[in-house]
Amino acid sequence: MLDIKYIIENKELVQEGLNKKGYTKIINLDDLISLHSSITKLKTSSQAKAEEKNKLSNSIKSASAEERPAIIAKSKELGEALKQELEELDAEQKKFDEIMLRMPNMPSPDCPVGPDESGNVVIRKVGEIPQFSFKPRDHVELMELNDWGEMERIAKVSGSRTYAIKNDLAQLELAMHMMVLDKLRAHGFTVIAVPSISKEKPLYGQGYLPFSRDEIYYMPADDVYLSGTAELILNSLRADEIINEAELPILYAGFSPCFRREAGAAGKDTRGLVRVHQFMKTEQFVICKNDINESEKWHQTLLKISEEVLQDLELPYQVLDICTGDMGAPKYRQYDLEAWVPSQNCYRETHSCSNITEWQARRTNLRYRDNADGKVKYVHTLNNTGIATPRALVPFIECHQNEDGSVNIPQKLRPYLGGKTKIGKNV
RNA sequence: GGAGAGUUGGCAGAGUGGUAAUGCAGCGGAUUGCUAAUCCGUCAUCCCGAAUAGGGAUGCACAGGUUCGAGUCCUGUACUCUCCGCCA
Repeated sequence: MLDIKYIIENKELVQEGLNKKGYTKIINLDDLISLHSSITKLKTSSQAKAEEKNKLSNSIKSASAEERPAIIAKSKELGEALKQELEELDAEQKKFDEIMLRMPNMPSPDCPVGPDESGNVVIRKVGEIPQFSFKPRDHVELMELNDWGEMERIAKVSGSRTYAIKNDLAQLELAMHMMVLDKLRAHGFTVIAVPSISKEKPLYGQGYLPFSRDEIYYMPADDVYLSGTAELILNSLRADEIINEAELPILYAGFSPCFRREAGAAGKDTRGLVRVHQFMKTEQFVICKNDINESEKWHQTLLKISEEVLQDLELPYQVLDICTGDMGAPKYRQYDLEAWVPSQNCYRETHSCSNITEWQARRTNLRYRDNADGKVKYVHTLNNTGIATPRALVPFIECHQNEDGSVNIPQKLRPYLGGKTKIGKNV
């Protein structure tokens, strides 16, 4: 959410931001601003009525018995008029709120400008793309060869886009999370395991609603949703609080099962572990002061941590600076990390690192008291993947495979796999 | 699932239907000076206003209702705690 005063005072800048993000058909600034001015007028006039009514009410106590009936009648009359005006105000306010909930964050002036993913910019590529002296297998073949999965059987039980993994691969998945959680803890993060069940409100707080209802599992019997990321839960964990500045920054390493309907991805990545309905994610989430230099610093730190994760996993990757048209509504700036997938001969997303500035905090009403001036301000929030599995297993087992189908385990991961240097049926 | 108790500001904590006490912390200011203390103001959102002048509206978990007037009375909902039952 944006500040309406900011929008009014910086109309041209905001319009430019809308253009860059591709929201010109969704948001009409003139409508929004005229709604706001009509709301302001209604507020002014209804408040004058409320003031008069309060004065009348307060005068009753000291009025004589003869005076009272007239005052009460007058007050009742005013009350009716006030009620009507408040209903009018409420209707206008609802229209206004609906538009404001769809108002995207403004992109950073440093963001590449582009209409869609074609406008994303590769910032750097790290690591050597593996060259195989044999014909490498794709991850599904490796799973079959090593007895690591039950992909066909589980589809009959749980439906398409689900996965069941076995033996070393199942433990490898958990090992990755353990490794990343340890790393985040060493960076000062609070490890927190959170539910995957969410009420509706946090979805608005995160900014997933009202944009993408189709993507979310909904359980009508209990009126709850399944979370697609721990970011959803962590973003609302402190909602409506006024945090003491001394507590900031708050660093969460959230772990949770995640659920996504993948409604918009029909036909994409239907084979294997890349795009499944349920997965596990360790998430980095930061709440910091309302200072763009500080949140940009944290954005870089989060990016660096996830690069370290891929380096520890010894995976070649590239860093993308996501362009204005490909960023989601909540984002001010976004970097994606993509790891190399040999079978697809391209990089595939493993991490998504975003600075949301105060856009989410305005929705969750999450503030802190700034010690410098004693003022209450909205915090900045940031999020990044720590590791998401089984997606990350795909580049991992494909890049580290040997000719016999076994998979090498990088040094940093071995402590989490009982010291194994290699996994597979033939090991 | 059943019964009961509760939810007031950043925190703590009063509040017989008639203007939300008080303490602590934070912020601003004043005063006295030995590692601090005291006093005053401020300390949630919004509106009028050029205003950092001064007014005003709203805010006691949320949503309604009764009333001239609701933190207080009534109804519903959420959450927390205690006990019982059932289950993993």
